[in-house]
Amino acid sequence: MFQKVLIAEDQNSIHKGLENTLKELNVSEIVTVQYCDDALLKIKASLNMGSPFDLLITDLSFKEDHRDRRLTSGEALIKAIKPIQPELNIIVFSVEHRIGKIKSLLEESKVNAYVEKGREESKEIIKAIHAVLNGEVYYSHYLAQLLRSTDDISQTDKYDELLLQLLAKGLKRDQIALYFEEKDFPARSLSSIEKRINKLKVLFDANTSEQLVAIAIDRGLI
Amino acid sequence: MFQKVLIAEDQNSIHKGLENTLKELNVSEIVTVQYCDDALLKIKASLNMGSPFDLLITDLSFKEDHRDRRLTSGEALIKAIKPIQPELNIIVFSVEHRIGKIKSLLEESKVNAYVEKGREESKEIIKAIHAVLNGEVYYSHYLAQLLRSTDDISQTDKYDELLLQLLAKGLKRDQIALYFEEKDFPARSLSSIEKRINKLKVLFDANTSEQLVAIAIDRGLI
DNA sequence: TAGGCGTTTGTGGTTTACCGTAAGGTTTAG
DNA sequence: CTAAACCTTACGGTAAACCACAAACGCCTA
Repeated sequence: MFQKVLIAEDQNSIHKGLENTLKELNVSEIVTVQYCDDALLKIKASLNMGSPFDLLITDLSFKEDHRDRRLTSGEALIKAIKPIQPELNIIVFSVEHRIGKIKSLLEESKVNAYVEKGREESKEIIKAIHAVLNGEVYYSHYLAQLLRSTDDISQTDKYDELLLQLLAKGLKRDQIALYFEEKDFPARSLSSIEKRINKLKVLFDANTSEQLVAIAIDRGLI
Repeated sequence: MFQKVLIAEDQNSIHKGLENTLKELNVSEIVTVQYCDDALLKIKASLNMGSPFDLLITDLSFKEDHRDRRLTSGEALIKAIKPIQPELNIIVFSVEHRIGKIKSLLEESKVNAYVEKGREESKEIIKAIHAVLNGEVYYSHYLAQLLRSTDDISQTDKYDELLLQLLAKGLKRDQIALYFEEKDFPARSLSSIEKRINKLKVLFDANTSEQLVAIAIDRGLI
């Protein structure tokens, strides 16, 4: 079993629950922090002292408050950790259900497990820990299903994503064309932009571009 | 102190935390459910048996799963309880940060307290419980501030909210006009709709209606 | 009752978005 | 190498959105 586990999570009701769960699994040292910056400090310190953590369980979203923060999200934390302790096992524990976010997290950041907060979260965490111990990648059945079902939609590639972002940022069609021209992208003409937007509207079954943006946000593509 | 408390919350890591907190406050009977429907059943049963709950702590959002549900949210649960046990004390415990939602909850449903999930949630819950015991309404300092600060923005009234929702749902300007006409709303002409949208764009500093929808979603107005 | 004020509505003109079509270019398969 | 298929772009007509102005209406006050 893991010896030294760090929990980064700002909801303190969850701390006790997670700590209990980990204690039952015979984890000897559990450290809990409420801020990403603190998590990074703890990881650095432990590494310097020669007793590094072997598992991080982290939330993705951390609430703002009075404190200034350098790292404002679990994603930023994970990226900051990689160059320092790349072999650290990471379990993401979040309510995030937007497939786009989760997918890029699993693909880009190579986290070891994703557990969605919900009714079975305690059991899921235990399953995830055991899977990670065995060197496997774990995500819940529900999520696995969802990831598969959106394979087709993720044709929605980087260009489309950018396009939707620019729309949501208030650029008009011709401004987007200019932007694409500056960046030397393919399909940078006004006509192409229009065609792309049209394709997206069909794909997402949107009547108007306003609805398209709404759907994109809802699905977490932006 | 309250004798019999019901917790409706689907995240089971939070159960233990809340239960610990309540035990420390000498609550003798704590019942926990993961579904709104179960909460309603428990409340009815306790009432029939002559030992009603005197406090409900409930989340607002409950995840979907395989089970069929009649009540799908904390709001629905609260509304369902009112005719049955109107004097029941209710503390809402949620991550919901959208002011509109919280405001209407506090005003319409007359809940006794609103505690936002976050770093200080355990302390906040305790404060809320004591306040409710004293017959006071409680919501966190942070929230109180927010409610005040959005008094001006909440000119963005029901109409504007609906307007934004319809935009996000993919209705065109003239379709919105028709909709408003059916519902016999004031300012239902196409011209007025346009003027309203324009006002909203100025208010939210949006260049396009796409951005307007994005901002509205981001701020939780929709 | 008349006048002032604000809101709602109508109108016309300009801009932007929408949509089909076709020309030019590139990749792919035979 | 050629033809087909595809992508990109340009163009033109129609629809929708945008914008400014003015008329109509309701409400309040003098």
